[in-house]
Amino acid sequence: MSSAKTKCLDGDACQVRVIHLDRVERARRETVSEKELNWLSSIYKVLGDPSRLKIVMALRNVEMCVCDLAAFLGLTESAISHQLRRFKDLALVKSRREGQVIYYSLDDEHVAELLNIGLAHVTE
Amino acid sequence: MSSAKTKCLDGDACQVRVIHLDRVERARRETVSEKELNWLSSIYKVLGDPSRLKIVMALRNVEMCVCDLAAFLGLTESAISHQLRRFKDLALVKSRREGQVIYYSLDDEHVAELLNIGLAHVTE
DNA sequence: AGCTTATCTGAATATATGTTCATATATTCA
DNA sequence: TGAATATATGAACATATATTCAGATAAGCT
Repeated sequence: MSSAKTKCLDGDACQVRVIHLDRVERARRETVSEKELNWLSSIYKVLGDPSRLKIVMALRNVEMCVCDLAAFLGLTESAISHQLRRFKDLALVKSRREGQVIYYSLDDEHVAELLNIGLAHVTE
Repeated sequence: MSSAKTKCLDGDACQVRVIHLDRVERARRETVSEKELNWLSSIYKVLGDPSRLKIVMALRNVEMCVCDLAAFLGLTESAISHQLRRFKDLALVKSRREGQVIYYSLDDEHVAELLNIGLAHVTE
């Protein structure tokens, strides 16, 4: 309803088509910063892989070491280690050394929430 | 504590190292099916891209058409259309035709929840 | 019917990503 | 100290993916 005709947007060459300028401007006003957007998407992304999802799902209940996870997933210990590093880089998983063994566990309440909602989605 | 020594797991050649057999078996008992795991990870994955995340964030508030979103994101309308199809394939976004214009909006309560938790994470 | 607008589709491409292999580091035990 | 165990790291490769371009549909307007 806002604008019946196609309009232009403030741009370099003004070649962008817009139908609802008000909605675009509202979206621009209400959007989070580019930085937050990238961070947030990287959190979803790290959960968006079957292997990694299986890892955090397991860590939801017990802390586990690399070779346990490797046995559980049926993957190389190296592969697990690589993936665990991605989680640690995002501060979603923490580690605890006990002799030669390093135990991994969840380090973020939000992640657990995200997983719970996902599970609710899957199990209807 | 469960087992001090490295053990083998029931496998083809029994070459898998395991430290905590009980934890691995528990994880196997409590894991969701491979099918559900793939589906769930594909939902996280589709949110795990800055452009797509920006799209659904915008759709959280208003329904928008392709060219609005293209103007908002600064991307080609084709690119937006491609991404919207991914959302539709997962039934996370629905569309409504009104003449030539097709309006897109969220079609899944769980996704909105996932986004809210993500935002809570970002905004502390 | 033609013309314009809005969206979709498929091919192409450059880039990102998951896993493996070989090797390095760190800790324990003899 | 040296051997064995647990994990980490870097290179390499095969696959996946996001975007663009060119062309195809589909609806409204004259």
